[in-house]
Amino acid sequence: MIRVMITDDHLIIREGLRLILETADGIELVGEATDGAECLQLVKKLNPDVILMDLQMPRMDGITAIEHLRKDYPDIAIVILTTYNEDDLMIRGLQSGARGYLLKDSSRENLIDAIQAAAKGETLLKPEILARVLAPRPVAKADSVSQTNSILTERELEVLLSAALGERNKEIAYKLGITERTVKAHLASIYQKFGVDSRAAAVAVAAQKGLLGE
Amino acid sequence: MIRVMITDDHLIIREGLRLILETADGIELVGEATDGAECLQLVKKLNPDVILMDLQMPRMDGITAIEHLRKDYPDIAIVILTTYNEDDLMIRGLQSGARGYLLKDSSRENLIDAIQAAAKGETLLKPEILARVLAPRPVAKADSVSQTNSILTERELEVLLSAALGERNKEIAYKLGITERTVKAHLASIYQKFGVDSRAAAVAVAAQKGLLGE
DNA sequence: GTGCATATTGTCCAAACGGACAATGTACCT
DNA sequence: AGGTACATTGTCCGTTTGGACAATATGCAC
Repeated sequence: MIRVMITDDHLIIREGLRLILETADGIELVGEATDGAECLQLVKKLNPDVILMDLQMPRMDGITAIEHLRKDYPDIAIVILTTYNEDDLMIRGLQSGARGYLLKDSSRENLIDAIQAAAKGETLLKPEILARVLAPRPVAKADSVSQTNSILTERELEVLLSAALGERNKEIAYKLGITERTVKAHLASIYQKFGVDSRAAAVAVAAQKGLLGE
Repeated sequence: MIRVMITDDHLIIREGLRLILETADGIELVGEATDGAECLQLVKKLNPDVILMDLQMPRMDGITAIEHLRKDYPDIAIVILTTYNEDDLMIRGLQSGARGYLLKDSSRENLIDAIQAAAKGETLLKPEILARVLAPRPVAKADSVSQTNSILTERELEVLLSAALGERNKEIAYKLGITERTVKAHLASIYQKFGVDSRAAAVAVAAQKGLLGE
């Protein structure tokens, strides 16, 4: 039984989906949310396998919700609910970790197929969408927390170099003659400047920037 | 009844596929070819709905055959038969107009699913492939890596590359379709081979070895 | 058949990590 | 004097990680 949750701000859409899903074998509709924020609140309680996610919603949009979900609940498959003229948003959704997309005027059969594929960990793509994601995209830049000049201080660089050697915070602290707490502070600052949230990713960025000496 | 045609130069592959397809409901195996040129000759007579296409073949390779088929028989769905270390070729095949791909060691279920999806005009993609075609940069995991470059297995390399992106074990597990425990196993193996004991150090070693796309 | 490599998954647990709130002191510039 | 950047340290807490013991299955080589 695939546990499905709907997140869409349009009542009509929700009702339509409910009607279809309630008569489908192997699919159980466990709940609905009307925007991204509510979705995040409910997801823990409802424990869905698949979330059907609208993109344009009040309060918190779908892309943001997907990013949160991917981080906190990576096992949940997210299927984007979209329309024909939302292609760009949809691509961004897929890049954010969604496992599929569904046109809002999909046939009943397509709907079921997409949900079942998502639950299996697969993604069902229409040829035109496939062509689109394969096309050379202009896709700008990371809209995340990347500032213009993200240069590390000397101290931060020292910490990062040590971290790249696989040293624990405790070891780094001892070596630099400071406390572990301070090491953490420097790391946190590095993460922010690099737009990451783990030392492994920070080391990779440092390597890419040539900070680790080639 | 979905009319399926096989194009592959390996007898074993053809026989294996035949065995599976002949016992599948709704699928009819209408013929086989051993290379791209033969495929083009036979396709008119056999009139298949779906063609399973190998990429590396004598006389005429799969990519070329796909391009011809796209032009002359746009209604025929082409599913690429591929292996794990043919990713680059596979992407090119998709760009040439193939509607799906299949690992040669796919399970029976996956095989049937992919064929049925292709016949419906859809494409079934694994999350890791989706991530790949969505990747902002052309990933350079060359097929030479497996022999020349690394003592790591293909799988271990996949895990390591994901770890270098800052992904959690949970996320990596999701992306590769395995459990978190298995991700840990691969990481442990990587650590042992690299002589380290943390993912940050492993990423640094990987960077030094040039395993991360430069 | 017997190994060997590889891939997969399991549980338990201590240590490490990263975020959320912080505050304090120093040095430099305007 | 006020502002800014940097370095430093504190606690609390949930999450993540890696090690320690594993076992099973598959495919390949000999």
